[in-house]
Amino acid sequence: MPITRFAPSPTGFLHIGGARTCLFNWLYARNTGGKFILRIEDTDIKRSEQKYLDEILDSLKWLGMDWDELYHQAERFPVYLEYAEKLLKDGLAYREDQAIIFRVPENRDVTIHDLIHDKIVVNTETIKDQVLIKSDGSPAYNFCCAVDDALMGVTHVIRGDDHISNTPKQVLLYEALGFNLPKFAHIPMILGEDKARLSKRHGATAISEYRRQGYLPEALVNYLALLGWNPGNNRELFSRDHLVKQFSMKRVNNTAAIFDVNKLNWINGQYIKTIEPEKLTDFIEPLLKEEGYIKEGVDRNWLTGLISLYKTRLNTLQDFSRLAGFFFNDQARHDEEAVAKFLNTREAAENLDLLREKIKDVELFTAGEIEKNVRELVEQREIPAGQLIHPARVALTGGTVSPGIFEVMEFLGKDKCLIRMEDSAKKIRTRMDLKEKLSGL
RNA sequence: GUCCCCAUCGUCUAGUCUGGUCCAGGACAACAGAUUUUCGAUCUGUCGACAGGGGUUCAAAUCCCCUUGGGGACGCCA
Repeated sequence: MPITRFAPSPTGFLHIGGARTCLFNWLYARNTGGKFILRIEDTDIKRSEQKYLDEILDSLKWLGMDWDELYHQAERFPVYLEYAEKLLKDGLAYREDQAIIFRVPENRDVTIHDLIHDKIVVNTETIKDQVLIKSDGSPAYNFCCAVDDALMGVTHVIRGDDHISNTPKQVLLYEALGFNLPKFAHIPMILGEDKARLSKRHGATAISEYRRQGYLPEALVNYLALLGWNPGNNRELFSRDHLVKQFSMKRVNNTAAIFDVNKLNWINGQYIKTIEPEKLTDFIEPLLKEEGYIKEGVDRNWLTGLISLYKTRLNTLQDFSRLAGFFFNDQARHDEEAVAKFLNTREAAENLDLLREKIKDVELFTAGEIEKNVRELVEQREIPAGQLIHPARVALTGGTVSPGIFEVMEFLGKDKCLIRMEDSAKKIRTRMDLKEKLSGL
């Protein structure tokens, strides 16, 4: 039975790269009906912190990657010591100060058979003797990694490219301890836009940050899978189950990939489009409460309808409050450019007045009824529809971009529509008066 | 510096193992047009790549070598 593992160190948050490594391990195990182990590499007691461990576990759960077994290396120090002493006894290691150090054989080629890179040959002349147990009694990384992978029966070591140089060291330890070698798969790294290793300066790297920003776990998993893997056809969107079914190590490529938030946004948007309005409201309502846009007792049907109206325009859940925030405030926040373009003439003010008068008496305040009335007005007065609609959009929404204006009116409600249009008309006139006074001086 | 990995559109990639079906396909982004109510929505379209040089071969994105470029590792961190 294939056994894979992900071995995070609780010295930082789970980041994009770690999550992708974990994903490939998890996918491989689930695809083959194997076992997936989570091993916490907390041998550095000083730097390991509970908050990081909690965060890593939370992120993994959120992404939907479950594990079959969980180990903490901090609890296994006696095991490592036992194997170090065995090497000491066999004459393959020596003591220096308090440490136990592995003697690396001289001038020997170590060949790694990698599932992704094929053969990698490294001469032992380029490898220094390896510390197994440090002077303070704690085990060193390469040693506990090799011992644990062997003891836990890990059959496939799937990890980042950056570990390639560790692998010959571990292979040497496997041999010295008489363990059978696992298969290795060194997957390509994820880089930032500047092709440098992904780090904080490239923006968000923590998985929890993406969660906070309104990305869906399925979308993030989908995107991460596509970074280095593809199904061989042109399909790019898959459910987690489909991914598990399709995944194969043979289709993992060997070139580093640059993290492209644009594509992630697109994928996330695609997922949002497929979510049922009710479900989407479940996701967005708490965010709106958090951000203070709504309180308890909001009309759920109204909100669901509004969210449906915006569904195709969202890339992240947070986009909603950014795009539709003006529905919840008393007034829209007016964009300067939009005002300069559409709310800058007495004519615009007059048109707003006309519109307001017409709409005031619409009984059934629905998009259809409103449009009917506005069309009537357009015909009666022979005003181009745009000259009513554009100023209205800015007056009501604050900007020049929105869903259909009649839908916006319906969801905004008659009262707010009337107030905002009246208010905008007033402001226009005030500005025009001032302007004329100034030019008259 | 030493060792290792990698090299197809701006980005993710298909194609490379098993050379011809590839004057290189898809997606994101960008750009253009359409939608005469806008748009970061939608539809349609356009732009855009085999790093360079040598081989091998009837034939190379595909195989080999070199150069260049990028990345990674060289901790009693993991």
